[in-house]
Amino acid sequence: MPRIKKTKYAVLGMLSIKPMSGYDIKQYIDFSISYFWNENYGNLYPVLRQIEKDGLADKQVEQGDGKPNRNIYYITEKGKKELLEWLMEPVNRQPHRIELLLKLFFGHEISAENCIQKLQEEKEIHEGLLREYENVEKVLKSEKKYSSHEGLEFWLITLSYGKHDSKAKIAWCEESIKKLEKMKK
Amino acid sequence: MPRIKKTKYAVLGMLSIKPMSGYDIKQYIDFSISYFWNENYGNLYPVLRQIEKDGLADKQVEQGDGKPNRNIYYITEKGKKELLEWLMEPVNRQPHRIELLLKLFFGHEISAENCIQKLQEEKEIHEGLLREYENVEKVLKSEKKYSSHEGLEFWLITLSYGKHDSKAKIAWCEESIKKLEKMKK
DNA sequence: GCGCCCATGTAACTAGTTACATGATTCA
DNA sequence: TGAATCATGTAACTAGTTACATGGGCGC
Repeated sequence: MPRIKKTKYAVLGMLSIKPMSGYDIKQYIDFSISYFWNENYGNLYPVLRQIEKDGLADKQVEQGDGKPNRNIYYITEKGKKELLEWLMEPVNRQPHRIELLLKLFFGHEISAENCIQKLQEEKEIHEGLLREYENVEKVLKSEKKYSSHEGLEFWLITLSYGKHDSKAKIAWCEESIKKLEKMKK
Repeated sequence: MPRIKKTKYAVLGMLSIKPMSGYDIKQYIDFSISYFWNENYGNLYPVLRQIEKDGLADKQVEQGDGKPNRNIYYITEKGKKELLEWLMEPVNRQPHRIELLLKLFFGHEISAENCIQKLQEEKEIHEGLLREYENVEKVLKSEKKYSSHEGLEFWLITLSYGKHDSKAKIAWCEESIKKLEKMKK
Protein backbone atom coordinates (compact mmCIF):
# COMPACT_ATOMS: atom_id res chain seq x y z
CA MET A 1 0.00 0.00 0.00
CA PRO A 2 1.79 3.11 -1.18
CA ARG A 3 1.51 6.16 0.98
CA ILE A 4 -0.58 8.96 -0.38
CA LYS A 5 0.80 12.36 -1.15
CA LYS A 6 -1.88 14.35 0.53
CA THR A 7 -0.46 17.77 -0.20
CA LYS A 8 -1.61 17.27 -3.76
CA TYR A 9 -5.24 16.97 -2.71
CA ALA A 10 -5.07 19.86 -0.31
CA VAL A 11 -3.74 21.98 -3.16
CA LEU A 12 -6.32 20.76 -5.66
CA GLY A 13 -9.02 21.45 -3.11
CA MET A 14 -7.82 24.99 -2.65
CA LEU A 15 -7.65 25.54 -6.39
CA SER A 16 -11.23 24.28 -6.64
CA ILE A 17 -12.29 27.29 -4.57
CA LYS A 18 -10.58 29.74 -6.88
CA PRO A 19 -7.39 30.11 -8.93
CA MET A 20 -4.47 30.86 -6.67
CA SER A 21 -0.71 31.17 -6.50
CA GLY A 22 1.40 29.04 -4.19
CA TYR A 23 1.65 31.98 -1.87
CA ASP A 24 -2.12 32.47 -1.89
CA ILE A 25 -2.69 28.80 -1.11
CA LYS A 26 -0.43 28.98 1.89
CA GLN A 27 -2.21 32.09 3.15
CA TYR A 28 -5.62 30.54 2.62
CA ILE A 29 -4.63 27.33 4.38
CA ASP A 30 -3.18 29.24 7.31
CA PHE A 31 -6.36 31.21 7.74
CA SER A 32 -8.91 28.52 7.09
CA ILE A 33 -7.67 25.08 8.08
CA SER A 34 -4.36 25.54 9.87
CA TYR A 35 -5.76 24.00 13.05
CA PHE A 36 -5.98 20.65 11.30
CA TRP A 37 -3.82 20.99 8.22
CA ASN A 38 -0.39 22.43 7.56
CA GLU A 39 1.64 23.02 4.46
CA ASN A 40 5.00 24.61 3.95
CA TYR A 41 6.48 26.32 0.93
CA GLY A 42 9.28 23.81 0.60
CA ASN A 43 6.72 21.19 -0.25
CA LEU A 44 4.02 23.37 -1.79
CA TYR A 45 5.98 24.77 -4.71
CA PRO A 46 7.37 21.47 -5.97
CA VAL A 47 3.92 19.86 -5.66
CA LEU A 48 2.38 22.72 -7.64
CA ARG A 49 4.85 22.19 -10.45
CA GLN A 50 4.09 18.47 -10.44
CA ILE A 51 0.37 19.18 -10.55
CA GLU A 52 0.86 21.36 -13.59
CA LYS A 53 3.07 18.76 -15.24
CA ASP A 54 0.36 16.15 -14.71
CA GLY A 55 -2.22 18.38 -16.34
CA LEU A 56 -4.23 18.83 -13.16
CA ALA A 57 -3.83 22.61 -13.27
CA ASP A 58 -2.80 25.27 -15.75
CA LYS A 59 -0.32 27.96 -14.86
CA GLN A 60 -0.68 31.59 -15.83
CA VAL A 61 1.98 34.12 -14.97
CA GLU A 62 0.62 37.36 -13.60
CA GLN A 63 3.00 40.20 -14.31
CA GLY A 64 3.46 42.22 -11.14
CA ASP A 65 4.68 45.74 -11.91
CA GLY A 66 7.27 46.34 -9.29
CA LYS A 67 6.03 43.43 -7.25
CA PRO A 68 7.30 39.92 -8.02
CA ASN A 69 5.51 37.89 -10.64
CA ARG A 70 2.81 35.52 -9.45
CA ASN A 71 2.21 32.05 -10.84
CA ILE A 72 -1.53 31.60 -10.79
CA TYR A 73 -2.81 28.04 -11.08
CA TYR A 74 -6.19 27.13 -12.53
CA ILE A 75 -7.57 23.68 -11.82
CA THR A 76 -8.39 21.67 -14.98
CA GLU A 77 -11.21 19.20 -15.58
CA LYS A 78 -8.75 16.40 -15.01
CA GLY A 79 -7.65 17.96 -11.75
CA LYS A 80 -11.21 18.40 -10.58
CA LYS A 81 -11.98 14.79 -11.42
CA GLU A 82 -8.99 13.54 -9.45
CA LEU A 83 -9.97 15.70 -6.49
CA LEU A 84 -13.53 14.38 -6.49
CA GLU A 85 -12.37 10.79 -6.67
CA TRP A 86 -10.15 11.31 -3.66
CA LEU A 87 -12.87 13.11 -1.72
CA MET A 88 -15.27 10.23 -2.31
CA GLU A 89 -12.82 7.62 -1.05
CA PRO A 90 -13.13 6.50 2.56
CA VAL A 91 -10.89 8.37 4.96
CA ASN A 92 -7.47 6.87 5.38
CA ARG A 93 -6.83 6.90 9.11
CA GLN A 94 -3.29 6.90 10.29
CA PRO A 95 -1.81 6.74 13.76
CA HIS A 96 -0.79 9.93 15.43
CA ARG A 97 1.58 10.79 18.24
CA ILE A 98 0.77 13.11 21.10
CA GLU A 99 3.92 14.09 22.91
CA LEU A 100 2.07 15.64 25.84
CA LEU A 101 0.40 12.32 26.58
CA LEU A 102 3.63 10.39 26.30
CA LYS A 103 5.25 12.72 28.82
CA LEU A 104 2.27 12.49 31.14
CA PHE A 105 2.17 8.70 30.87
CA PHE A 106 5.62 8.67 32.43
CA GLY A 107 4.66 11.55 34.71
CA HIS A 108 5.42 9.74 37.96
CA GLU A 109 9.08 9.94 37.02
CA ILE A 110 9.01 13.72 37.42
CA SER A 111 7.25 16.15 39.72
CA ALA A 112 3.49 16.61 39.76
CA GLU A 113 4.25 20.33 39.58
CA ASN A 114 5.92 19.92 36.21
CA CYS A 115 2.99 17.90 34.91
CA ILE A 116 0.52 20.49 36.11
CA GLN A 117 2.51 23.13 34.30
CA LYS A 118 2.30 21.19 31.06
CA LEU A 119 -1.44 20.77 31.50
CA GLN A 120 -1.84 24.44 32.29
CA GLU A 121 -0.01 25.35 29.11
CA GLU A 122 -2.16 22.98 27.10
CA LYS A 123 -5.28 24.45 28.63
CA GLU A 124 -4.24 27.99 27.75
CA ILE A 125 -3.44 27.02 24.20
CA HIS A 126 -6.91 25.57 23.76
CA GLU A 127 -8.55 28.56 25.39
CA GLY A 128 -6.79 30.68 22.80
CA LEU A 129 -7.83 28.39 19.98
CA LEU A 130 -11.42 28.41 21.17
CA ARG A 131 -11.50 32.20 21.01
CA GLU A 132 -9.99 32.04 17.54
CA TYR A 133 -12.62 29.58 16.35
CA GLU A 134 -15.37 31.78 17.66
CA ASN A 135 -13.88 34.81 15.97
CA VAL A 136 -13.51 33.06 12.66
CA GLU A 137 -17.08 31.83 12.92
CA LYS A 138 -18.28 35.37 13.45
CA VAL A 139 -16.30 36.61 10.47
CA LEU A 140 -17.60 33.81 8.26
CA LYS A 141 -21.19 34.53 9.16
CA SER A 142 -21.01 38.30 8.88
CA GLU A 143 -18.64 39.09 6.04
CA LYS A 144 -20.37 38.84 2.70
CA LYS A 145 -17.18 37.54 1.09
CA TYR A 146 -17.51 34.41 3.17
CA SER A 147 -21.22 34.13 3.84
CA SER A 148 -21.67 33.46 0.16
CA HIS A 149 -18.80 30.96 0.20
CA GLU A 150 -19.98 27.84 -1.56
CA GLY A 151 -18.90 25.45 1.12
CA LEU A 152 -19.76 27.58 4.12
CA GLU A 153 -21.73 24.86 5.91
CA PHE A 154 -18.79 22.53 5.59
CA TRP A 155 -16.37 25.14 6.80
CA LEU A 156 -18.59 25.63 9.84
CA ILE A 157 -18.62 21.89 10.44
CA THR A 158 -14.84 21.78 10.57
CA LEU A 159 -14.84 24.82 12.83
CA SER A 160 -17.27 23.07 15.11
CA TYR A 161 -14.84 20.18 15.27
CA GLY A 162 -12.22 22.55 16.58
CA LYS A 163 -14.60 23.92 19.17
CA HIS A 164 -15.68 20.52 20.41
CA ASP A 165 -12.08 19.42 20.47
CA SER A 166 -10.73 22.39 22.40
CA LYS A 167 -13.58 22.34 24.89
CA ALA A 168 -12.94 18.67 25.59
CA LYS A 169 -9.26 19.31 26.06
CA ILE A 170 -9.87 22.21 28.41
CA ALA A 171 -12.21 20.06 30.51
CA TRP A 172 -9.66 17.24 30.57
CA CYS A 173 -6.86 19.60 31.59
CA GLU A 174 -8.90 21.03 34.42
CA GLU A 175 -9.91 17.60 35.64
CA SER A 176 -6.35 16.32 35.46
CA ILE A 177 -4.86 19.34 37.18
CA LYS A 178 -7.31 18.77 40.03
CA LYS A 179 -6.29 15.12 40.28
CA LEU A 180 -2.64 16.06 40.45
CA GLU A 181 -3.22 18.84 42.99
CA LYS A 182 -4.87 16.27 45.24
CA MET A 183 -1.95 13.89 44.79
CA LYS A 184 0.49 16.52 45.98
CA LYS A 185 -1.24 16.74 49.35
CA MET B 1 16.29 23.29 15.37
CA PRO B 2 16.94 19.62 14.75
CA ARG B 3 13.97 17.31 14.87
CA ILE B 4 13.79 15.05 17.85
CA LYS B 5 13.85 11.31 17.55
CA LYS B 6 10.97 10.59 19.83
CA THR B 7 11.02 6.84 19.51
CA LYS B 8 14.08 6.91 21.71
CA TYR B 9 12.18 8.47 24.58
CA ALA B 10 9.18 6.23 24.18
CA VAL B 11 11.54 3.26 24.42
CA LEU B 12 13.43 4.65 27.41
CA GLY B 13 10.14 5.32 29.12
CA MET B 14 9.00 1.77 28.58
CA LEU B 15 12.30 0.42 29.87
CA SER B 16 11.90 2.60 32.96
CA ILE B 17 8.81 0.55 33.84
CA LYS B 18 10.67 -2.74 33.57
CA PRO B 19 13.34 -4.45 31.48
CA MET B 20 11.88 -5.53 28.17
CA SER B 21 12.70 -6.90 24.75
CA GLY B 22 11.84 -5.07 21.57
CA TYR B 23 8.92 -7.37 21.13
CA ASP B 24 7.73 -6.72 24.68
CA ILE B 25 7.95 -2.98 24.16
CA LYS B 26 5.81 -3.17 21.08
CA GLN B 27 3.22 -5.29 22.92
CA TYR B 28 3.19 -2.94 25.88
CA ILE B 29 2.82 0.13 23.69
CA ASP B 30 0.01 -1.47 21.74
CA PHE B 31 -1.88 -2.27 24.89
CA SER B 32 -1.23 0.86 26.89
CA ILE B 33 -0.74 3.90 24.68
CA SER B 34 -1.57 2.88 21.13
CA TYR B 35 -4.41 5.40 20.97
CA PHE B 36 -1.90 8.22 21.08
CA TRP B 37 1.43 6.61 20.25
CA ASN B 38 2.58 4.11 17.66
CA GLU B 39 5.82 2.33 17.05
CA ASN B 40 6.77 -0.27 14.49
CA TYR B 41 9.43 -2.93 14.55
CA GLY B 42 11.28 -1.49 11.59
CA ASN B 43 12.09 1.53 13.68
CA LEU B 44 12.09 -0.02 17.14
CA TYR B 45 14.88 -2.52 16.68
CA PRO B 46 17.41 -0.11 15.17
CA VAL B 47 16.62 2.46 17.88
CA LEU B 48 17.13 -0.17 20.59
CA ARG B 49 20.56 -0.99 19.20
CA GLN B 50 21.44 2.69 19.11
CA ILE B 51 20.27 3.10 22.69
CA GLU B 52 22.54 0.28 23.78
CA LYS B 53 25.45 1.70 21.81
CA ASP B 54 24.97 5.05 23.54
CA GLY B 55 25.05 3.39 26.95
CA LEU B 56 21.43 4.25 27.73
CA ALA B 57 20.51 0.58 28.21
CA ASP B 58 22.30 -2.75 28.70
CA LYS B 59 21.40 -5.80 26.68
CA GLN B 60 21.10 -9.28 28.10
CA VAL B 61 20.31 -12.24 25.90
CA GLU B 62 17.71 -14.57 27.31
CA GLN B 63 18.15 -18.08 25.97
CA GLY B 64 14.80 -19.41 24.85
CA ASP B 65 14.78 -23.19 24.65
CA GLY B 66 12.89 -23.94 21.50
CA LYS B 67 11.61 -20.41 21.33
CA PRO B 68 13.74 -17.69 19.74
CA ASN B 69 16.25 -15.87 21.93
CA ARG B 70 15.09 -12.61 23.47
CA ASN B 71 17.23 -9.51 23.80
CA ILE B 72 16.25 -7.98 27.10
CA TYR B 73 17.22 -4.34 27.62
CA TYR B 74 17.84 -2.79 31.03
CA ILE B 75 17.83 0.99 31.33
CA THR B 76 21.06 2.45 32.77
CA GLU B 77 21.55 5.45 35.04
CA LYS B 78 22.57 7.44 32.00
CA GLY B 79 19.44 6.36 30.18
CA LYS B 80 17.23 7.26 33.10
CA LYS B 81 18.84 10.66 33.33
CA GLU B 82 18.28 11.36 29.65
CA LEU B 83 14.66 10.26 29.97
CA LEU B 84 14.03 12.54 32.94
CA GLU B 85 15.59 15.51 31.19
CA TRP B 86 13.32 15.01 28.22
CA LEU B 87 10.24 14.54 30.37
CA MET B 88 10.95 17.81 32.18
CA GLU B 89 11.27 19.78 28.95
CA PRO B 90 8.22 21.66 27.72
CA VAL B 91 6.11 19.77 25.23
CA ASN B 92 7.14 20.25 21.65
CA ARG B 93 3.91 20.80 19.74
CA GLN B 94 3.83 20.02 16.10
CA PRO B 95 1.14 20.45 13.51
CA HIS B 96 -1.04 17.52 12.64
CA ARG B 97 -3.17 16.61 9.66
CA ILE B 98 -6.69 15.29 9.89
CA GLU B 99 -7.73 13.83 6.58
CA LEU B 100 -11.39 13.54 7.55
CA LEU B 101 -11.56 17.28 8.13
CA LEU B 102 -9.82 18.07 4.87
CA LYS B 103 -12.33 15.94 3.01
CA LEU B 104 -15.24 17.53 4.84
CA PHE B 105 -13.89 21.02 4.24
CA PHE B 106 -14.33 20.36 0.53
CA GLY B 107 -17.53 18.44 1.22
CA HIS B 108 -19.74 20.60 -1.01
CA GLU B 109 -17.90 19.12 -3.98
CA ILE B 110 -19.40 15.73 -3.26
CA SER B 111 -22.72 14.45 -1.96
CA ALA B 112 -23.97 15.13 1.55
CA GLU B 113 -24.66 11.41 1.71
CA ASN B 114 -21.01 10.58 1.28
CA CYS B 115 -20.05 13.06 4.00
CA ILE B 116 -22.63 11.63 6.36
CA GLN B 117 -21.19 8.20 5.74
CA LYS B 118 -17.72 9.38 6.67
CA LEU B 119 -19.06 10.97 9.83
CA GLN B 120 -20.98 7.84 10.69
CA GLU B 121 -17.83 5.77 10.35
CA GLU B 122 -15.90 8.21 12.51
CA LYS B 123 -18.61 8.07 15.13
CA GLU B 124 -18.57 4.29 15.23
CA ILE B 125 -14.80 4.21 15.56
CA HIS B 126 -14.97 6.49 18.56
CA GLU B 127 -17.80 4.52 20.11
CA GLY B 128 -15.58 1.49 19.86
CA LEU B 129 -12.62 3.35 21.32
CA LEU B 130 -14.74 4.63 24.17
CA ARG B 131 -15.74 1.08 25.10
CA GLU B 132 -12.09 0.07 24.93
CA TYR B 133 -11.02 2.89 27.21
CA GLU B 134 -13.65 1.92 29.71
CA ASN B 135 -12.59 -1.71 29.60
CA VAL B 136 -8.93 -0.88 30.06
CA GLU B 137 -9.83 1.37 32.96
CA LYS B 138 -11.71 -1.47 34.62
CA VAL B 139 -8.80 -3.82 34.12
CA LEU B 140 -6.32 -1.29 35.49
CA LYS B 141 -8.38 -0.71 38.59
CA SER B 142 -9.20 -4.34 39.32
CA GLU B 143 -6.15 -6.38 38.33
CA LYS B 144 -3.52 -6.34 41.03
CA LYS B 145 -0.75 -6.41 38.43
CA TYR B 146 -1.84 -2.93 37.33
CA SER B 147 -3.43 -1.45 40.42
CA SER B 148 0.01 -1.47 42.01
CA HIS B 149 1.53 0.04 38.84
CA GLU B 150 3.71 2.94 39.90
CA GLY B 151 2.28 5.43 37.47
CA LEU B 152 -1.34 4.30 37.63
CA GLU B 153 -2.72 7.78 38.23
CA PHE B 154 -0.90 9.03 35.17
CA TRP B 155 -2.08 6.13 33.10
CA LEU B 156 -5.64 6.97 34.14
CA ILE B 157 -5.09 10.59 33.17
CA THR B 158 -4.08 9.60 29.65
CA LEU B 159 -7.06 7.23 29.49
CA SER B 160 -9.31 10.06 30.55
CA TYR B 161 -7.91 12.08 27.67
CA GLY B 162 -9.05 9.36 25.32
CA LYS B 163 -12.52 9.33 26.86
CA HIS B 164 -12.94 13.09 26.68
CA ASP B 165 -11.64 13.06 23.15
CA SER B 166 -13.90 10.30 21.87
CA LYS B 167 -16.97 11.70 23.58
CA ALA B 168 -16.32 15.09 21.98
CA LYS B 169 -15.89 13.49 18.59
CA ILE B 170 -19.07 11.47 18.92
CA ALA B 171 -21.01 14.60 19.86
CA TRP B 172 -19.52 16.48 16.93
CA CYS B 173 -20.34 13.68 14.51
CA GLU B 174 -23.95 13.54 15.67
CA GLU B 175 -24.31 17.30 15.44
CA SER B 176 -22.76 17.39 11.98
CA ILE B 177 -24.80 14.51 10.65
CA LYS B 178 -27.94 16.35 11.76
CA LYS B 179 -26.80 19.51 9.98
CA LEU B 180 -26.18 17.58 6.78
CA GLU B 181 -29.48 15.71 6.99
CA LYS B 182 -31.25 19.05 7.16
CA MET B 183 -29.30 20.32 4.17
CA LYS B 184 -30.46 17.40 2.07
CA LYS B 185 -34.09 18.45 2.48
C1' DG C 1 17.98 52.02 8.36
C1' DC C 2 15.65 48.07 10.04
C1' DG C 3 12.64 44.58 9.58
C1' DC C 4 8.59 42.67 7.64
C1' DC C 5 5.79 41.38 3.57
C1' DC C 6 5.49 39.59 -1.03
C1' DA C 7 6.85 35.62 -3.91
C1' DT C 8 9.31 31.74 -5.54
C1' DG C 9 12.40 28.47 -5.24
C1' DT C 10 16.42 24.70 -4.17
C1' DA C 11 19.30 21.44 -1.53
C1' DA C 12 20.04 18.65 2.20
C1' DC C 13 18.11 15.98 5.31
C1' DT C 14 15.66 12.41 8.22
C1' DA C 15 12.35 10.01 10.99
C1' DG C 16 9.50 6.85 10.25
C1' DT C 17 7.00 3.34 7.06
C1' DT C 18 6.67 -0.68 4.27
C1' DA C 19 7.88 -4.84 2.60
C1' DC C 20 10.44 -8.64 3.02
C1' DA C 21 12.95 -12.60 5.26
C1' DT C 22 13.68 -16.27 8.67
C1' DG C 23 12.12 -20.23 11.43
C1' DA C 24 10.29 -22.57 15.32
C1' DT C 25 5.97 -23.40 17.99
C1' DT C 26 1.13 -23.53 19.04
C1' DC C 27 -3.65 -23.89 17.96
C1' DA C 28 -7.82 -24.93 15.18
C1' DT D 1 -2.92 -28.05 6.54
C1' DG D 2 -2.55 -23.61 7.44
C1' DA D 3 -2.71 -19.64 10.11
C1' DA D 4 -1.21 -17.14 14.06
C1' DT D 5 2.22 -16.04 17.52
C1' DC D 6 6.91 -15.37 19.00
C1' DA D 7 11.11 -12.77 17.87
C1' DT D 8 14.48 -10.21 15.39
C1' DG D 9 16.10 -8.01 11.79
C1' DT D 10 17.42 -5.42 6.96
C1' DA D 11 16.77 -2.68 2.72
C1' DA D 12 14.41 0.47 0.13
C1' DC D 13 11.85 4.19 0.25
C1' DT D 14 9.54 8.86 0.72
C1' DA D 15 6.72 12.67 2.25
C1' DG D 16 7.52 16.29 4.44
C1' DT D 17 10.75 19.61 7.12
C1' DT D 18 14.40 22.88 7.58
C1' DA D 19 17.46 26.05 6.19
C1' DC D 20 18.98 28.92 2.90
C1' DA D 21 18.82 32.32 -1.08
C1' DT D 22 17.01 36.24 -3.77
C1' DG D 23 15.29 41.08 -4.07
C1' DG D 24 12.14 44.85 -4.46
C1' DG D 25 8.52 47.45 -1.83
C1' DC D 26 6.53 49.33 2.26
C1' DG D 27 5.92 51.10 6.90
C1' DC D 28 7.93 52.93 11.12
